[in-house]
Amino acid sequence: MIKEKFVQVDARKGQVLVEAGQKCTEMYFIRSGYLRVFSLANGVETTLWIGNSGSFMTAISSFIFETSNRWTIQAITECQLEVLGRKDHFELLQRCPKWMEFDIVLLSRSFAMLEERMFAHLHSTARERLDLLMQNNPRLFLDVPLQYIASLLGVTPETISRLRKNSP
Amino acid sequence: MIKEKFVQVDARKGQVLVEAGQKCTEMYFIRSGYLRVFSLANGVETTLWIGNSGSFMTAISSFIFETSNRWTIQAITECQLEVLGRKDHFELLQRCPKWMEFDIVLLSRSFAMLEERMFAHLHSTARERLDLLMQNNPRLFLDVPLQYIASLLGVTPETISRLRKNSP
DNA sequence: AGTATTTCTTGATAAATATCAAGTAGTTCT
DNA sequence: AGAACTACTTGATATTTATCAAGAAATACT
Repeated sequence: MIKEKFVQVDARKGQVLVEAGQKCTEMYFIRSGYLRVFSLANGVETTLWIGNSGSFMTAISSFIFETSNRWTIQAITECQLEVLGRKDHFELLQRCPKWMEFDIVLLSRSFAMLEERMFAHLHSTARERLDLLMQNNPRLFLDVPLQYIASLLGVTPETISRLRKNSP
Repeated sequence: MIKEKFVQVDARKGQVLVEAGQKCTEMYFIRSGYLRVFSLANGVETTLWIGNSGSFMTAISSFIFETSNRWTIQAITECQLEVLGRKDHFELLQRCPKWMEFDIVLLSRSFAMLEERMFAHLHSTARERLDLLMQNNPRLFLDVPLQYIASLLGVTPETISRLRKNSP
């Protein structure tokens, strides 16, 4: 029942799936490839998330509350996606207890992960955050441009470049 | 039905409600006062959240998944709280669709708020973050020690002190 | 009210990171 | 393969923020 609601879609490298300013009416499950979520701040694109296979991504506020959206969702590489529309999501929530349960687990886990990331920013240095990311997700550095990773870590590409060079 | 599950409890200033290392089995609704959530990092207490009246607070990961908990939850001031136990929460989720719906909204809203905060850390300066907080929550600066606010913003108390002085 | 304790401010200095600029390497496209 | 573009690195310098230390102010305690 859940599976039926998902539609398989491919995205080209660079393709924009959700435009900033519009409403986000879909959530994405990434079967393969990388998506990023970014927004313009002081004239610079700041990347908030990079997701790869196995992740769910959406602009949650817009998706749930139908508010207009500040985030752009873009494919960094070619992607195979499973797409779930907003209406189908809410239908599933009502009709399918398993989906409801899953949604709460997904939200809770996502929140806890983001909390950890926030916490890291409150007390650790750029170097520490970089080391941790390289350790947890070395593939990322091979697969996506450094500038996006820099942005994700809240530093400039130059800084990453230097930190990487003077690594212990 | 929902209301019956909440138990009214008072907390003294400084009282620890949830200890780091143990499981968090309760969620709190703050009727009055301030709670903070913090954890030790490199020998320093880093405050991740400060909540005041109208907020829900818990150590979500531990509360939902019964994992052991890294956060300490402490009353910064005297507090009037409404407490909901883990078992009651899950009972409500099953029996009371309204609570389920509310929980999803609460989680989504919390996630979106945290996303905004994370985003601010990725692109804005300490001064910008401070100005925003002073604008959105001026009461905070009157009610809780500066050191906690500093930690929340990811800077030292000295920096806040100086920024505040040289404000435009 | 007066002492003890905690919190806040200020100064001097150091460390981390950003910015700007230029060059090198890598990729994409035809 | 070669041109055009994008991504990465390095250097010089500036800015931001942290650290350490000491004193001032505020608050709590009896």
